[in-house]
Amino acid sequence: MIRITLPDNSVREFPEGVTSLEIAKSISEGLARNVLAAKVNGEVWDAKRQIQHDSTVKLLTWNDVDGKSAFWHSSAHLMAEAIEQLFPGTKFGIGPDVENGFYYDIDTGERTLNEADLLEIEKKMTELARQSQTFERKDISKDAALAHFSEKGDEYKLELISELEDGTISLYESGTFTDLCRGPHLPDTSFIKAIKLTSIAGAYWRGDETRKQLTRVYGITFPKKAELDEYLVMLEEAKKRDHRRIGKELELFTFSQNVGAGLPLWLPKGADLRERLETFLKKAQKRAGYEQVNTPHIGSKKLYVTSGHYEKYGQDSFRPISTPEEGEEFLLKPMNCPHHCEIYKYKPRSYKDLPIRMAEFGTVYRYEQTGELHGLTRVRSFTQDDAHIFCTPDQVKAEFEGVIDIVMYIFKTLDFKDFTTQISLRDPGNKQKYIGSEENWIKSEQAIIEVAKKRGLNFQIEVGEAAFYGPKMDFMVRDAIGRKWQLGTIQIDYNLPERFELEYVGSDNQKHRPVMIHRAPFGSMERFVAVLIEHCAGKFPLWLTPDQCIILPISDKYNEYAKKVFELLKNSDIRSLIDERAEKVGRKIRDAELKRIPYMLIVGEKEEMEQTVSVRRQSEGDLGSFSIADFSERVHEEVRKSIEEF
RNA sequence: GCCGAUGUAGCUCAGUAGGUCAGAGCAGCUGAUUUGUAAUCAGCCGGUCGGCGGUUCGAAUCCGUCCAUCGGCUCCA
Repeated sequence: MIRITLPDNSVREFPEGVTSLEIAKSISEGLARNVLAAKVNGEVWDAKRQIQHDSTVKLLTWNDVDGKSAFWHSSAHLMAEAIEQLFPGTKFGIGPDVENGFYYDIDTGERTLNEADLLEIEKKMTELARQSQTFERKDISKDAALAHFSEKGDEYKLELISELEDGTISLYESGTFTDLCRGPHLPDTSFIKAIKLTSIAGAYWRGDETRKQLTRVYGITFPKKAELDEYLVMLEEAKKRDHRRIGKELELFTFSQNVGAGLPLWLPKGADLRERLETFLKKAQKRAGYEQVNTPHIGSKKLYVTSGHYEKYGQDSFRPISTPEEGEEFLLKPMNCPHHCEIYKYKPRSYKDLPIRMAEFGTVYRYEQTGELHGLTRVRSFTQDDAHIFCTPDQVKAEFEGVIDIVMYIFKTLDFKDFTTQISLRDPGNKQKYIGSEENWIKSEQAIIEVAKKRGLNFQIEVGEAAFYGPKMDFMVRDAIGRKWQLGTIQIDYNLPERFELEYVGSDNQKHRPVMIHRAPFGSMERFVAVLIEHCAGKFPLWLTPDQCIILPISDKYNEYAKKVFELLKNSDIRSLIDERAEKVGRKIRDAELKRIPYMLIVGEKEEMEQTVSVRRQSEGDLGSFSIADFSERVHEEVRKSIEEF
């Protein structure tokens, strides 16, 4: 007998070779029907794998992340089996589970898949799922595995196997399909009740652009049909938050093919919103000791040769522009830092001047690949809320922390709770990608990690994601459909000061090199506004929204009174509109609701008599009658509450 | 840049075995209505059916190409 410890710390005895499924059965039949896999001593196993020694076991169901993972991973196998049957000769790459479902990268040779094929595959999968095919694990030697897949002619699997260490390799067999796989899998395919193949895309083998592009088929499956329906409804709902859609509805921004792809045009209301965000940040930065500067949209190519950006990105950028007579070359500036370095250099600096915090809402231009352009989140012209801090080496940590304060202040004010912090370090195996000395890299990477720990940030480290000149800390937020976008960024840079030969005179009367911190708490105004729109579904906080209230006269008899209300609100700095159309008030309310205007002020005979307004809050409803002074106070109070001083 | 898809009025969309197929709703304009918490009624205006080529007696519809957009991949200073 072996001793099995369950999550509630109870211990039960079972015969050697017991399976998690059998353990589940001993608890309840219902549980046994829902067990997808099990965590045995911290490792996820098949529910039918035999346990030989004393272990701790946690049974995994659809409610566990690992349970879903096994479910979707098995679904990927099921899809592969269906594809192999429908399209014999298909070669298989990798087929993992992902956050929302799974995919399989396949090579269909000459034949390409289209959406009609997806339906066929779905049908086949459903058929195979109903056969309750089991997933049989087979542990074989590396040579045997190589032999199996070379017989099949599957070069992708062979490549994967050849990179594995010698020893046992596990294969899983379900129906007619056998895959190289670590597992674990569902007890059988009958668990998979609802199947939806969502999209088809090209994906480079092993993520390498220089290698063959395979066909990636994405799908998602569920144990119940109702859950699939629910998921599809949720996707529809998420689409309603899409900033591209809301931006159009609320007339915030647009694009024009005549201007060019990826070049956003900010409409009056969008520009208004954006300006308010800028003012908000400028105020905080002023308190934090930043000074605003302004620099041109172009700069001599030499500037970027000096900075190293030209060598790194010159070929992938907009081509240089040049003066007609001399042919002197200029670049549309892809970043602001070289300009700021020149501002630093315009006079000698003393250690007493440092840190210098130089801020600019600088518009930059980058050639983004056509396939990458995406609404306001990925554009070719955007405005960074940029600043560069020039400081002494021993000021780096404090300055870095000061920037974190600003980022946290912004996130708190705008109610961004769900963000992740990512620390990007260089790839030690690929050092030629980076510039700068070994010593400085080590120093700055350590500094970032130390500060992150000190601030208690819940961060994750990404190796190889650093900028070419230094490591960075990024703040990521998800959009409506779950994609992660980088917003704020803080980067330590020992390199540009070197290249631009920046100096300051120390207390020792010797020349020293400052350190630069690049930072942008919003990241870019475009991307930030995009994510903000999706975050609040267009219902901006009162302090930020372009129009705070709209006055709705019951009929045009009350337009005069509406104008009076409008003037009074204007005098107390409240942004309002009047809807003077000859429409019924129900119609005016509907339109104002759709425009997400926070307050609707209905005025008619009663209000004019009493010199009041009838207040309706967007998406909440009628709040009753207010004097204009009381309403103004309410608005100001709400603004005060939602935006604290930095 | 690569893979797959889409592109019809300002917006949302209908219309393709090629032939009164250029349509609807909303928006806009005009008029009527004078309205009490999510759509008043009527009339009118509006499109070289993404651009350019081709096939055909005839193309929104078929083919080619380019552009843009959407979902991914790669990239992201």
